[in-house]
Amino acid sequence: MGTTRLETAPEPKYWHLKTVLSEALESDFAVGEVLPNERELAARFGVARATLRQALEQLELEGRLHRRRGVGTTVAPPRVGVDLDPAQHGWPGASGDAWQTEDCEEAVPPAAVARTLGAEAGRTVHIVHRVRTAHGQAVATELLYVPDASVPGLSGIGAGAGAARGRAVLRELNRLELGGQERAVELGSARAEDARRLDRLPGAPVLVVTTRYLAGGGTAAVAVATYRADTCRLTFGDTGGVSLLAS
Amino acid sequence: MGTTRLETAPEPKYWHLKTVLSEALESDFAVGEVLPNERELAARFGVARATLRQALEQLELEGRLHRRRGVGTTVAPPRVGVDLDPAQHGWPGASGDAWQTEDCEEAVPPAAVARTLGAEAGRTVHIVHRVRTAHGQAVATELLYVPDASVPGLSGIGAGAGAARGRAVLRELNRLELGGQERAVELGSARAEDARRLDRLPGAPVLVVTTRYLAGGGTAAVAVATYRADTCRLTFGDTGGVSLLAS
DNA sequence: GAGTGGTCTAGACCACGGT
DNA sequence: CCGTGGTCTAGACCACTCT
Repeated sequence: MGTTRLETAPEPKYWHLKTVLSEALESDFAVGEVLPNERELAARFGVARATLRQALEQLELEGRLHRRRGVGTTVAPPRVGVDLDPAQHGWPGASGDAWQTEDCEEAVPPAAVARTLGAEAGRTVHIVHRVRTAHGQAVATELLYVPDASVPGLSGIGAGAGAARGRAVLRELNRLELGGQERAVELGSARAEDARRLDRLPGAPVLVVTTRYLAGGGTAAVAVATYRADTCRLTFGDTGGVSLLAS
Repeated sequence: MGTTRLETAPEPKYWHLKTVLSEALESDFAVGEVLPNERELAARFGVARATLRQALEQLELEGRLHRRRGVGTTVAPPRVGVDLDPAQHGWPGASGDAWQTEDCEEAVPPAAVARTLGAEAGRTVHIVHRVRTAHGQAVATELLYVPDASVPGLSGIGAGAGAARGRAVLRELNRLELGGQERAVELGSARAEDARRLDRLPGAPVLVVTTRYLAGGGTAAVAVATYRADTCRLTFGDTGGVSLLAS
């Protein structure tokens, strides 16, 4: 039959809600302002709380809202841009990078990392834990996997752990000549420990940046950095000589 | 009181479920294999369907599962790596890039884009629609915003729309000398139209790549590309001369 | 039409932050 | 302690795909 279906698509309630809320956020709320609680909002829009939450979740995913248990829902500030090239393609831990070394352990890396390192499975590596802060807030955690072979000078110092040990590993690593790096960005969900450090709940959406550091024809180290997806925009200062400050 | 709380944290059911399912996926299922349906899985684990779905959602977010309405839930293949520098820092539409021009219109850009372009609000620009495919599947859509000033040669041809028009805009744009580019990656949710093109539901998680093309001291064009977050890993071939094929 | 995942409801209880 | 968001339940109905 020739029945033309125009706009048959029934828009889900939560989708429509999200749009309405989104517009309200722009016109009626200031950054940092607290929204009415979920039960009241749901009642006001005549939907179940679960439906309202679906809309709020989307807005939080987009970095528009900030929800904290026991506190409430607030309007989020614009995402902060964090540059992935703060050290100009240098080694991690080069002077002036944005990371703070927190800990170091020796352990067996995950299979995927071991594969990238080209190391035998089951072999331990140095794992340096670092945290990156911006505007006084933790925005990323990182695990840097360094095989013994990449830090030969460390063997004389003996085993150990802690931040001091981590800095020693980075120092040794910086002695190598960096042959280049490869990077990948993908979506992930925060592991329990990362979530804790980033002040988020486990499973929170994060941008996972995997960096492979090359030296001497092989992979000298692998970094897996976990950025808060709700508050971060990853930027790549790729200007080819043109100043970022122009315009 | 000196009561030490060891492991007091009650792990949410969906989080535990996710872990269990994740391990099952690795050991008992092959890529492409269909899982039991949600009602059966929920019954098997003794949880409500909503709780099970929370676990499945996480796994889908991580690219481990693929869910399609009317079909079922399957084990997803590993994410495909899509390089963000296929054209070696060239203009969009340079020969050999991975994009297919689909359409072109003249319209007022969103406020955020207009600001980046440094154009007056309310002024129309050319908007070229493109799609990127990899392994026979659409992985990204793009809107390329090009002010009239960046394609002076176009004015003689007259207005128009469609793919041919889009290619003409790109051709003119390629005449300019590229002064550099800036990029940012952030998490977003698919607009209805993008979702349709990417064969996803509206609101699906996407990686939004914003590129600013610089020329003549200003912004010549802005591209907003939307990549499927579930199936894509964005890679940056940043090897500093070392071949990617080594090792 | 049968079977799938997607949406929605109306409740309940829990964990956490501030008072 | 109260109020917040986070988890969970047991249902219902809808939209879609495939046969």
